[in-house]
Amino acid sequence: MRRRFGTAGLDLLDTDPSESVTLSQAVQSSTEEGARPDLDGEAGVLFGAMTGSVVGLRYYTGVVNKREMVSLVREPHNPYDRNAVMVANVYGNQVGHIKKELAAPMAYIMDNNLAKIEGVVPYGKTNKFSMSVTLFFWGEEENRAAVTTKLNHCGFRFDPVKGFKSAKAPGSSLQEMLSKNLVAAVPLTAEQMKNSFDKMFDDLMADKTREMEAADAVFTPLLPHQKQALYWMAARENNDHLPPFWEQKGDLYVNVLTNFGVKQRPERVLGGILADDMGLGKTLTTIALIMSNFHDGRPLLLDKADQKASSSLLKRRRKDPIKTEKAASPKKARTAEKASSSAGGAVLLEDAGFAAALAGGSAKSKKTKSGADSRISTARATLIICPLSVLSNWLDQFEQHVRFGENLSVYLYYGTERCRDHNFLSRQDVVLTTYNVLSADYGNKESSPLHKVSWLRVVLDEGHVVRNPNAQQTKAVLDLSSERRWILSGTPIQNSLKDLWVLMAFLKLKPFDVKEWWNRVIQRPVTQGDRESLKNLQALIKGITLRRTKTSKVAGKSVVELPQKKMFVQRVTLSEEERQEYDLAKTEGQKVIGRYVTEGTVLTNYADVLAILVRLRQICCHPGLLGSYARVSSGDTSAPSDLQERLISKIRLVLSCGSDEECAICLDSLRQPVITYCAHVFCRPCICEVIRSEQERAKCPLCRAHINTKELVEYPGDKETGTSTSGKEKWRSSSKVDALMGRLLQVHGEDPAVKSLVVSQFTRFLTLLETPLRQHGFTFTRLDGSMNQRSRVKAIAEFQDSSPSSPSIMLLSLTAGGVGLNLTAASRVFMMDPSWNPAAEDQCVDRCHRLGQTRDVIITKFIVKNSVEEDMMRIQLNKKELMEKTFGSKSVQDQRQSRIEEIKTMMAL
DNA sequence: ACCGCCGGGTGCC
DNA sequence: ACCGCCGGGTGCC
Repeated sequence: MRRRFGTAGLDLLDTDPSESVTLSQAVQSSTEEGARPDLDGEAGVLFGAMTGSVVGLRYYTGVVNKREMVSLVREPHNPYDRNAVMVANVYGNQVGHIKKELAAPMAYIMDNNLAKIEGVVPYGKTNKFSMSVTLFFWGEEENRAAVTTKLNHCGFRFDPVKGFKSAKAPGSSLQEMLSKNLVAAVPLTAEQMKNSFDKMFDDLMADKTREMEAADAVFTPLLPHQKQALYWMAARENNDHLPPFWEQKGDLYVNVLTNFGVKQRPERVLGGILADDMGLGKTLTTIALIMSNFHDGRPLLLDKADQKASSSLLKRRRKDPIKTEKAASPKKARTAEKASSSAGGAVLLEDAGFAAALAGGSAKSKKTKSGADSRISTARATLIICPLSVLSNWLDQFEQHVRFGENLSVYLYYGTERCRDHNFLSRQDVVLTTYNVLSADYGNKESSPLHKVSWLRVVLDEGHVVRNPNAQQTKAVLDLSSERRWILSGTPIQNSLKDLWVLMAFLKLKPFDVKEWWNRVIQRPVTQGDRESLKNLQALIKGITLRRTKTSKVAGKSVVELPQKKMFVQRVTLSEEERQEYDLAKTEGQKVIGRYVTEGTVLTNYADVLAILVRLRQICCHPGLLGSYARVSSGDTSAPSDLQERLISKIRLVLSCGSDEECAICLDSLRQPVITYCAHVFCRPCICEVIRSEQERAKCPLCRAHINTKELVEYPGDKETGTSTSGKEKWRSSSKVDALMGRLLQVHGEDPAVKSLVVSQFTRFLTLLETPLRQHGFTFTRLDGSMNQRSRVKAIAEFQDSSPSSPSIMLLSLTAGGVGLNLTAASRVFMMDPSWNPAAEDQCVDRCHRLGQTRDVIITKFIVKNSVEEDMMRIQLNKKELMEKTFGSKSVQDQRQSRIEEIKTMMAL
C-alpha cells in the first residue's frame, strides 16, 4: 500500500507503522472530497467555540504541543461507540478521542455536514490521561441553528465571546476569528488575484540575482535572467534548509503555524515553482538545470575534454563512458536497453550513491532514507510531464539546446508502443510524457511504470493544468516518487487560491500536502482577508517561487530588453455628412437620457443608455455600422410584447456588435453575459453570487429591483444577420476608415515588411474594413471571438509567417484570444475605437509587444474629435489613476454615482 | 487520576 | 447494616 499521507513512519514515537498508515489514511480520506460534499473548501462562518476534552491519551502515541492544531476524525465503526471522534495531530498520529458525551453531538454535526469542526489544544499534554481541546465550529449560516440546537440538547454551549482567551493558535482566537467574519468575504476576481500575486513576487527579485553558468553540454548561451533562474533552481535542489515554517526547538522540529513538533527532521523540499512569464525561456532553463545540476552540483554529462583531462581525478565520479542509450523513439528503445545492460556493469565506481545514480536507480526503493545526511540517492532520471501540445516543443528544444553528439538519453514515453519497463525508464536521463499518458497508466495502478521509478526530478510543465484535486491526473501526479520537484507555469494561479493546493501537495510542503491544513492555515484565513495568513502565504510562495514578468527589473535593469512602445493619438474630424448624422443621434439620445436623469432612472434604463452610447460610438467609426435593430434603440416603444424577447433584443443590442461592455459588479469585461428582468447586463457568475449571498432579499446592483436566478436571460450568441454589410451595397467610406487607409498605405510605402494589427471592438466594423483593404490590394487575415480553434490557429500561423506573400494586416477584435496570443509579427497597432476597459487595450497591445518582438511597436489610436470617444479617453485616464490610488476599492454606491456622472458628461447634460 | 466511580469490607469511639 | 465510611482497584471510545 502506498502512503499517500507519507510521513506516518517518521514519528519516532510511532511504534506500529502499519497501524499509523491506516490512521493517516483515515485522516487523509476524511479531508478528501469524497462521497459527500465537503465544507472545508468553502470558507463558511465561525459559529462559535467551546472547550472539550480529549481522553484516552495513554493508549496512543501521538503527541501534541501547546497551542497545536489537531484534526478531528469520525470513527463510525468504532466498536465501543458509533459516535466516536478521534483526535489526531498534524502528521495524522492519533492522540486520543473526544469524550463520549461531546462526541455524540459532534458525530451528528459532522455526519450531517452541518459544520466543520477544528481543534486547537491549548496547553499541550498536561497529564497522561486527558487534556482539553478548543473546538471551533465552521459552517454555512443556514446550519447555524441546527448546530447550536444539537449542542444545547446534549447540554453544551458555545463559550461566550468576551470571556474567551485561552486556546490561541497563532492568529486564531475566537474574538479575532469572529471579528474577521464580520467582514464580508468578497471573493477576489481573477484579475485582482493575478495582480496581488504579481505584486507578491515583485519585491523578491533583488535576492535572486546570482547567476550560474550552464554546463558545457548546453549549446545555447543563456541570457542573464536565465542564468539567474538556473542558479536559483540549482540552489533550491541542493538546499539543506528546513522547509518553510519549520524551526528547530531543542530536540524537536516545530511547525510554527500549526505548532506541531516532531523529532524527525521534516524532509527537505527540493524544487519549487518557476513561474516566469511566457517567453522568458522556462524550457531552456529547465534543460540547463537537468544538464548542470545532477548530483551535488555536478553536471549530468561531462564533456569529452573534461573527461580526458581529469580522468584520473574524476574516475570515481564520472559517467559511464560507454553509455549508448539513446532512445528518442519507442522503436529504438528495446535495442538501446540491451546495449546498455551489457555495458552497464563494466565500470567500477567507488562513490556508491553517484555510481548507483549513474547506473540508474532501479526499482523504487522503499522510503527508508530518513536523515537528511544519510540518504544515498540512486535516482538518475528526470520525468517531464507536459500537455500534448508542447510535447514536440520539448523534443525540439533538447535537440536545439543540447550540444550535438552528447549522449543524452531522452525517452519519449508516449504512444502505444512505449516501453513500459520501469528499469529501462529509470536509466534514462530524461523521460518525456503527457498528463494523459500518466493518468491513463495510473488507471491500472499496479502496473503504472512511471510510478515504479524513483525519479531524480519530476517537472510539471504548464503545471497549472493540474488543479482539480479530485481529478485522476492530479492523483497520478501526486503519487509520483521523486527527490526533486518542479512546477513550470506562467500562471500558477488560474482562478483562485484553491488552485495552489495541488501545487503545494505536489511539492510535499508539509503539512500543506494534506488539504485540511492548507485550508485551515492558509486558504480560509486568506480568503477571509486575514493579514497574518496572507503574510504567511507570501512567505511560503516567496521561498519556493521564482517569477519574472517581461517588465520585471533586476537591480534597475529590465530582465528582458523589449523594443520601445510608442503611442500616438490621431484625431479624426468627421465629414459634414457624418457630423450631421452624429449630432442628430446625439440630440435624440440627449432627450432620452435627459429624461432618465431628471427622473433619476438612468440606472433603471441602463441598457437603453448603453445602446445610445454604442450608437454614437458606431457613428464615429462608420455610419454603416448601425444595424437595422440598432436603430430601434432609443425608446422602449416598438419593443416586442414578450418580455423574454424584449430582453434578448436588449442584451443583443448591448453586445452583438462585439462591443466591450463591462459588468458593473466585477468591473471587468462581461463573461457569460446575462440580462436581468430589469434589463441590466452582468456576468452570470457575478450576479449569481449576489443572489446567492442575499437570497430572497437580492436586489439588482444597478436599480435595486428584486432579482432571482430564474429571471436571468442569457445572451443567445451572435446571430450574424449578414445583411447589408457584405459588399453588395455600394461601398461608402468614413473619415476614420480614410484615416486608417492613409496610415496603412504610408506604412506599406516606408517598409513593406512591416505588419499591422487593426483592432476594433465592433466585429462588424472589422467586416466593413475588409472592403477598402481589398480595394487597395492589401492581403489580410482576421481573428475574432466567433472563430473556432482551428481557424484561429490557421489565421495566427498565416499572419506570423514571414514570407512575402503572407498577410501584412490582421483584423483583430479587441478581446479575441487569451493572454497567450502571440502576434509578434506585427509592430504597428491601429486602435480603431476606444474601450471602457483600458486593461483590455493594454493586453491587446501586449500581443505584439512581447518577447520575440524585434521592432519598436507603434500604436495609433483613432479618436473622433468632439465625440463620445474623447470623453471615453478622458474617463479611461481617470479610471486608471483611480485604480492605482484606491486599488479599485470604491464602494458600489460610488461606482454607480460616477457612472451617472460619466454619462451626464458624455451627453453634455 | 493529587480525580470520580465502583464495589467489597466493614461497623461506637 | 435495606445505611455511611474507608480504602483499594481502576480508568477512552
